[in-house]
Order: sequence, then structure tokens, then C-alpha cells
Amino acid sequence: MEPVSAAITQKSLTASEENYLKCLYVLEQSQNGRVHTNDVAAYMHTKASSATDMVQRLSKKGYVHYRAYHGATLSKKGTEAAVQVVRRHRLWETFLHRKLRFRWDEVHALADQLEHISSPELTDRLDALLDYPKYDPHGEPIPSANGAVNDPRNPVQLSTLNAGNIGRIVAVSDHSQDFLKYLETTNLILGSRIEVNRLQAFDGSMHVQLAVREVVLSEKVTERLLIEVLH
Amino acid sequence: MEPVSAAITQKSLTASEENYLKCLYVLEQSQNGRVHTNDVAAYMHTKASSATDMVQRLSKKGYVHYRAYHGATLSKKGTEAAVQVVRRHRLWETFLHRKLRFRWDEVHALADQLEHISSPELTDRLDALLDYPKYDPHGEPIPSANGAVNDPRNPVQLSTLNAGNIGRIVAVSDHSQDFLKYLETTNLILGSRIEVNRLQAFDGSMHVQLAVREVVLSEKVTERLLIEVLH
DNA sequence: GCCGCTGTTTAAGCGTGCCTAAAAATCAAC
DNA sequence: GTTGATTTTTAGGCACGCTTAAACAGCGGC
Repeated sequence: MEPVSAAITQKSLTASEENYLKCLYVLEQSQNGRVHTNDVAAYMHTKASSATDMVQRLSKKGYVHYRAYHGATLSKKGTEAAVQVVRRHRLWETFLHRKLRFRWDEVHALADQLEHISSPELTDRLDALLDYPKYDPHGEPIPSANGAVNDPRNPVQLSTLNAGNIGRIVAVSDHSQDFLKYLETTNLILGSRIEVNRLQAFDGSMHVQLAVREVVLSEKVTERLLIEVLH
Repeated sequence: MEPVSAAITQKSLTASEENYLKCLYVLEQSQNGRVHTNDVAAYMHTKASSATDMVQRLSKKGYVHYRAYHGATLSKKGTEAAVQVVRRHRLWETFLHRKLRFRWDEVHALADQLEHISSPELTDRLDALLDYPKYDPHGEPIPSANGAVNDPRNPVQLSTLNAGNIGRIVAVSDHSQDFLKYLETTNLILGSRIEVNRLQAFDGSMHVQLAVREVVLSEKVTERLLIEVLH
């Protein structure tokens, strides 16, 4: 006689489902609210039909609130699951950077694979090994084991600042090699003090002061730099 | 104009294919030569038809020599791939045990997931972090980056020894929780000196001397204990 | 209010990796 | 060497996660 385990068995998520949850979480944060399947498809580098497929599946499983043609939002359950994936991802990134000496532009792709190994025990021990880090190598906050994500730095996109504002670069929201290598070559480093000198209304570019030199940053860049405002 | 990358593109293996390669490697070692699909199915906890499926697929891809109804052997390419999977598995086991303080009976299941992340860079850095370990927590040799597996201890199954033989327990060939927990409770520890006192022909059990006490080990146990013979 | 454009969904199909059931090959017994 | 038991393979089916192509919904322009 076996116990009626079917009722208890909580179907664990596939790697793909976890990736979509993470995607929905990130897009939900950066946009105001509802996430459209086309955005999902773009983010995941798949086709719109694949995104619809998966959103419907996640909806059926209760991770997502979804109305056809009107986008999706994560349910409570979905948000919790997504945050755990983000936690694992950022802990692995930190491990790869600190312990294995990978560059910050190399860690993302590897962490994308490591994040799907779901063992709370493993995650927590990794956390302990790294001495409970608050931020990953890109400056993004690492959710705690209970799912809390709070960031006392209150970072805002550089693009939202005005002339005269002063701040500190604390994080980047784009972890792609292309972007991070660009930052490297431009010598834009996490922790740098930055001051907005002038805005260029025409193309949204920004003249900023970094120590003794002034650089011009395109809107594509200022949207991806997260700043802790100082004054 | 894109380069003709299709010819170069080496199709990487899926996690499942890697698992079957590892299985074939292990079974090929423990048995004399050819591996039968039924053995594969038993090892993988799948059905015979699934094993046949996969062996045929691996055969088509050149990893396996296969003749229907007559079992399979790994090709050179297949052996190389399998050894790399084993290398990754044993390195992760060592990491989990040494750095994250998992017990030796806990590391196997987690390593089974971690082993499929195939980045030579990652593997080599993990190797360096652990200071190029020679053996995993179960005492099994860790293949080097170039695929070489040599074990100067020349371990043999305890079951092959005779009365009077003296040796040292250097490894276990079964990494299951059940077996390792049994060893724990019986106080059979890697590195222990062991002497064969007497064989029981009837059931293949063995009376062995461990320091000051004598214990009786069943054949199922003596087959799984690997010994470096001293005299 | 209708038209067409864009965005989204459905339909159909494919490879992977598993299953069950049925057929086929091997091997051992006589 | 034929028979019967055992092993192995084939056939057909299913869930996942992706694709392309076609159908459909929503929305601004007129």
C-alpha cells in the first residue's frame, strides 16, 4: 500500500519553465505591469508562439495570471518560484566570480545552467560558503532564503536623472557580454561616482562626469546603468 | 556571408545522452566487454526499449559500436566523452564534500545534475580550486583534463581476495545512500587496514579483521569494497 | 463603423526521451 | 535441429519545447 502521494507530489518545474518564470519576473519589474508574449519571446530568443505555449502552461499550473491577447502577470506562487530562481542564479554568479575567478561578463551564461539545480540545501550552503553575499557581481541584490528582496540603495536608472544629480554606479541591469565589455572599455566601473553634467534632448544621450573626465553615454547605456542617488 | 559552420558545429550531447554514456562506461569496466541493453535499462532505471532507443541513437552519432541483439561497446569517441562526464561528476562530488561539507552519501545525486554543465573552462577552474584532487570522496580516481585515468593503487574487489591477504580500503564502487549509510553504521571507513581471516564458501561471505574487531561481510558488500593489496 | 496593421494565438509538425504491447531473435533444452 | 523461454527490438503513443504557417483579435485612421 502506497500513501496517496499524488495529491502531495508537487510537480517541480522544468528548466524551461523556470527560465520563463525568471523572464516574466524581470520583465514585470522593468515594465509597469502586464507582460506581453512578444516581449517574452524577444527576451527568451524564441518565437511568439513558443512564448504563448509556455505562458499558457504556466497559467494552467497556477504560476501566472493570463488573459489571451492581454498579457500575463505572475501569481503569488509564480513570483515566489521566480525569486528562488533569481536567488540561485545570483548566488552561482557570485560563486563563479569570487571563487573561480571568472570575469563578470562570463558568469551569466554559466549561472543560467547552474540555477536550475534545485536543492534548497545546496543553495543555502552555497550562500554560507560565500558568507551570505548581498549583491551579485553585477550589483544586483540577492534574494534571501525566505524570498525577501530588499535593496537599501534604492537604485534608479541613470536615464531618469537630471543635470546636477550626483550618484554612484551600483548595478547593471543588462548582463550580456556585449554590454559588460563595453563598460570595461569605457572604464565604467561598479562603485564609481558619477555626476550628470548635461542632457541631450535630441537623442536622449547624457554627458556625465567620472572623476576627472567627461563621457557621453547613449540612452541605451543610461537605461542599463543603475545608480544610487547621493544628492 | 557566414562561414560554413555546420560542418564544424559539433552537436553537443544532451544530459540524457551523457548519462547513458556514463552508464555504458561504468558497465563496460565492471563487466568484461559488451554491454547488453537490459543491463543498461536496469542501471538507468528505465525500460529495455528506452535503452535500445538510446543506444541506437548514440550508435548513429558514432559514440557506440552496436550490433542488434549483441550488446554495445563505446567507441573511442564515446569513451572520451564518457570519461569527461565522469571527470566532471567526481570533481563536483569533491567540491560538494570539501567545500560545502555535504556527507559522502549526499554528493552523488547532486553531482549527477552538476556534471552536465559542460564548460571545459568551468571544469578546469573547479579542478584548480580543489587543488587538482586525485580521488573523489568515494575514493575513485578523477580523470585528468586530457582524459587519462590511472590509479597507482590498483584496487581490486575485496571479494577477489583470499584468507591471509592484507590490504587497505581505498574506494567503494557503489555510491548509493543505502550502501554508504551501511558502511557508516558498520564503521567501515576509507583508508582502514583490512585483513581477510576466513571465507565462507556457502554464501560467499567473508570474515575480516578491522583493527581489533572481526566483522562478517556479505558478498554483496565485498563486491563493492575496493582494496589496495598490501601483502 | 469599417479597414488594415500589428500583435497574438492556434494548428500542425518535429526531435527528444520515455512508456506499453507486440513481434522477432537468440539461446538452451531436448 | 526444432521448441520454448528469455532477451531484445520494433511499433505506436505521449509530454515537452520548439518551429512555421495560417487564423484571429485589438486598435488607430478615416
